[in-house]
Amino acid sequence: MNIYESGENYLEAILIIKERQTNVRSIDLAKEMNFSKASVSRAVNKLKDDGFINIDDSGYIELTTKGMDVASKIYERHQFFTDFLIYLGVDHSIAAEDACKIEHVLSQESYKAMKNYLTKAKQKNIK
Amino acid sequence: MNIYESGENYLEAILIIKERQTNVRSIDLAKEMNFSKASVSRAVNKLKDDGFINIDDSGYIELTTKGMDVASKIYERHQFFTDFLIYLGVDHSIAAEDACKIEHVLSQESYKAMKNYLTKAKQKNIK
DNA sequence: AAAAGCAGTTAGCCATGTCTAACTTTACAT
DNA sequence: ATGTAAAGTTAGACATGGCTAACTGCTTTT
Repeated sequence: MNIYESGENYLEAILIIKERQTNVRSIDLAKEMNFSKASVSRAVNKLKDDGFINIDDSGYIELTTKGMDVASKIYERHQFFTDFLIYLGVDHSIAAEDACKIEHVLSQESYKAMKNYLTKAKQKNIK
Repeated sequence: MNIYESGENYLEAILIIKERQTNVRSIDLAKEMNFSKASVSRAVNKLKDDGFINIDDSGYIELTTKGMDVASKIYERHQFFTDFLIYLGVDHSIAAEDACKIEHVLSQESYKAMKNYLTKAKQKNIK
């Protein structure tokens, strides 16, 4: 029932693929994430059993409300941590990689504090 | 041969225990980390086989140069990330918890950028 | 000296999450 | 209609890294 880092990554990838194409299939996830079809098949079926996604007769994957909550949370964090690190001078591609690593584990408190800080810091620099 | 998050945590814990007592045994690690003796026994033997620690006849654990490199790197990161989050307004205990999570995964580039930034930010606030 | 306790090890279990190989199913092209 | 390709599944393997139970061996207590 619980969602782990791996599951969060699948849900985030579904969201990302959905932004650039109409339908998301398991094979799209396999290509996006560089995993085997077998691994994706298992993971996707688990996400379905746990109520994070639905899969229609054509094999198209849709996020449920529950799945969307997780996916959008992780995606927002990903974007923010990337921005944050770039602001501190980290190279874009490294920032994105590091964001992937911390987006799952950092507490809500730290996330909020960083967000709050970055907003203010950017304002100060404008002045 | 590779060191993973788990191994890094053991090495860090050895360093931490060493700061408050003369000798470090497996049982001390088990208590510090809240793991079973069996888990620690296995992990410690693996760290020995991989050259990160030595264990003497009394069962006392010593970090090798290689082990100390890892332990001190992780410990420094732990301290820094904790400080960083506290500076942004995160509660001490949450900052320390989050530091534990990111100390293993964040790139050297981001670590340096954050360090550099924090130093400057603190200077500015003093002025 | 016997009993009890502490430290450490071994064996076997579990969960997560990847993989390859082999299979099925579906769809499309000739 | 048959052959091929693409998508998905199943089975079985592996690595990491926890766990308990049961054992050994050493030390301490009575």
